[in-house]
Amino acid sequence: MQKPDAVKRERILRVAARLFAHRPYHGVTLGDVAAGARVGKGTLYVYFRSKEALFGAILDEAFVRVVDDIEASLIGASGGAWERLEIVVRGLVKFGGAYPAMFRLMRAGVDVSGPIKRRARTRLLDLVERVVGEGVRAGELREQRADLAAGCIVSCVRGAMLFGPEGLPEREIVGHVLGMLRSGVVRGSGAAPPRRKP
Amino acid sequence: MQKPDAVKRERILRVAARLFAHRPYHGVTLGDVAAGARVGKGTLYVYFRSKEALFGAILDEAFVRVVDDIEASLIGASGGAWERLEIVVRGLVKFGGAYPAMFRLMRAGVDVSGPIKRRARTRLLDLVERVVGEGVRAGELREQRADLAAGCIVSCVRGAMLFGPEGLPEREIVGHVLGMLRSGVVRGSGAAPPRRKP
Amino acid sequence: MQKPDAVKRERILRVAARLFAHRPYHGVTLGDVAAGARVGKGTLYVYFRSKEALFGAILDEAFVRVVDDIEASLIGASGGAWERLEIVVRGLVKFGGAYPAMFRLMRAGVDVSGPIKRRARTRLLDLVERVVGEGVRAGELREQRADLAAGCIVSCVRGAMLFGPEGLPEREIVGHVLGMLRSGVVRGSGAAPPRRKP
Amino acid sequence: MQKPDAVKRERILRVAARLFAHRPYHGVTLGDVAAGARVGKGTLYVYFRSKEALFGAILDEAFVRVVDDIEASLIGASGGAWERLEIVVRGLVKFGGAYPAMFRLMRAGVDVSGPIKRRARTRLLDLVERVVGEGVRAGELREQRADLAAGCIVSCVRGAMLFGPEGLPEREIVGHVLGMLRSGVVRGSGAAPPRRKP
DNA sequence: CATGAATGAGGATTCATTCAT
DNA sequence: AATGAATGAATCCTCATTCAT
Repeated sequence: MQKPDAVKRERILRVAARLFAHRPYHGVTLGDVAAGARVGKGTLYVYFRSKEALFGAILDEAFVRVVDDIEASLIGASGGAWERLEIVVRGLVKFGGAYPAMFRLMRAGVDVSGPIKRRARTRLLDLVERVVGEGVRAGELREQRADLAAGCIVSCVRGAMLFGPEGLPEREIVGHVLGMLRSGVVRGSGAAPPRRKP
Repeated sequence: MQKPDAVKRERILRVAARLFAHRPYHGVTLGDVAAGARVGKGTLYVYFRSKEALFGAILDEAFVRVVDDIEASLIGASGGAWERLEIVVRGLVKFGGAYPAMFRLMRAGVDVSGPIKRRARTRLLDLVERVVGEGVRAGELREQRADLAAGCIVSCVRGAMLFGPEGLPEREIVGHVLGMLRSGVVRGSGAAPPRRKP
Repeated sequence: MQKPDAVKRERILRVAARLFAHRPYHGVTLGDVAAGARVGKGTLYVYFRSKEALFGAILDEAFVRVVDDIEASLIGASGGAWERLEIVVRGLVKFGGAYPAMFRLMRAGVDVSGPIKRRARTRLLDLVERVVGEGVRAGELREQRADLAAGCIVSCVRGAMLFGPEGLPEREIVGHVLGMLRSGVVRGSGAAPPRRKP
Repeated sequence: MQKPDAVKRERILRVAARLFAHRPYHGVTLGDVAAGARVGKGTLYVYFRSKEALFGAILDEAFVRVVDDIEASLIGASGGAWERLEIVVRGLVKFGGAYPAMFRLMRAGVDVSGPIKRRARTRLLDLVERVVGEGVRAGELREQRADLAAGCIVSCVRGAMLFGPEGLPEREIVGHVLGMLRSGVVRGSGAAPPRRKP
């Protein structure tokens, strides 16, 4: 008797993630997934309750990875709020590069029942919000709504990677986003707007 | 007054836009659209070649509206680059508020065959890129990659509106995004970052 | 534009009834039904909400027919309770012969959600129970539980038709069941048959 | 004590019988049976060649039991034909009460390939037919077609138990069926119960 | 023997599209 | 032009059966 094969589960997950990354939810058939993972269609149901559950698992695992990765990097970092934000952005970009699926999967569609996606997305947004919030409380960042800022920051990276020119090296994306971000949120930075409402 | 045909076409578009805004492409059936617009299913094919064409038309018309609206506002504006950027952001937020469908429809998925969406999206990104670029060339904005910046800015607004807390007044969103944006991109603004830019 | 075609609906119903009569619920595929009725599979869904609804409709219509038929015969009948019972049995047998499907469909399986079948079956059982009950109240029949008797009588006819030797003429079945019903099987017990056994 | 194998086989049969009694053939999965019997799905195939074979075994064993039980009771009984019929009816009712599955399993559907069921059912019908036939030959019962009568009698009991009011005590069912059987339903017809409970 | 992971044929159902009216 | 009945391809999912362990 065989035991549930973690390797096989992983293979299914990987194949499915790649497919979902390039086609919308309903554009991916379980036949595609099964064929891609070289398993029978029925086998998918041994590891996932339904197509939706499979999709949810992909999102969940991906988000868990980003969040875990970023949090691990944060542990070793100095306490500087800006430095921590840099780590966050770098983590997001690195992840977007390694798993191009990610940011596409994050589309705001209501593809699958809300809870699944909200939960997955929330995990990441919470992390960013926390980092921003701590920076604010520490007096290093100027920002009144950490929640709004979190959405902006993640979206910003997402926008740069999805809509920016293809093939841009990650370093450049990181640099650009940080550039925009830095002088925006660091206290004491903003000069008076040049000619604001004369 | 318009010809009855145009009215019906408009009704179909409006209903379909509302539906596509709340459900993913494949979650909307032409039956839903027909019922919502109080026309027969066959009638849809009098006005649109296919479901995909209908979806494309929605995107196109919506983007045409934002772009037209923003460009109209820009015409009367003073030449200041920042002021022009303010107009752009305000236009985006106002539009996102008036047509919540919009930003959802912009999901990065490859819901429908690429060209349609790229074309539609491009129109908006081009506008923003142009405004940023002009500002840079005029020496008022600091920004090396106007294309990247355009993606960031639009995404930023989108992120704030889609993922931020619900029911936030538009003014606050505008203020927040502009706040982040201003001191970031306006020349001469950035104070020395805590430990950066030695 | 075509209107819902009553003839087509009838054809589907007839074909499906024949199939369900010879194979159990799950042994009949909608593909079979569609092919048999020479319509597309999708067409079935124009006329019936689901397979289960189709099955329910068959039962309902069949029961409506028996019950209507029997009730019509009862109207013209003299008031004699036994005569009325004869009419009932004759109606049941005639129906079983004309629609062999009927008694098979009545299998007590829980094939489809109870309500549908119970409702359909109830209509017939109620009729029989009513006739028996009236006879008892009129003092012509002896029977304490009209409800039990109704189940017995219908089952009896069913048993005779389904399990008895094939090809037996209806007249003989009617005669036999009525014989048992009227005066039982014990010799010397029965009252003189009202107008039978000359 | 039996060998462990026999115990397991018995457990499977018992569980399966209960399931088949409440759901139609295709509504019972081997997964259900395996889970209910606390064995692996593969184990079922050690004891039964297929699902159909399992179903057939249930029917066979059940029928063997009724028939054996009734025949055992008949052995000790006096030779009176009516008394023997009473024993048959009592046996049927008792069995229907103890194994509610039975009468449900006897659905006339062609659930599984005919031979299996016909064989099983035949065993019971033959017994009843034999008893009736002997009574007729002995001049105690009046009945021209013992085969038809057998179907009627078994069906009658089945109908009373399946369609009659729930929870009716067995004694009442027996009494009712015997009442109808003995002297029919027409008032004044029936002789006093021959020798009922002297 | 026992097991349960693996399989793929098969089935109900949906829906974009066509077409007769 | 307008309609909605008709269609069948396509999809998710179930489940009896097999087989490696």
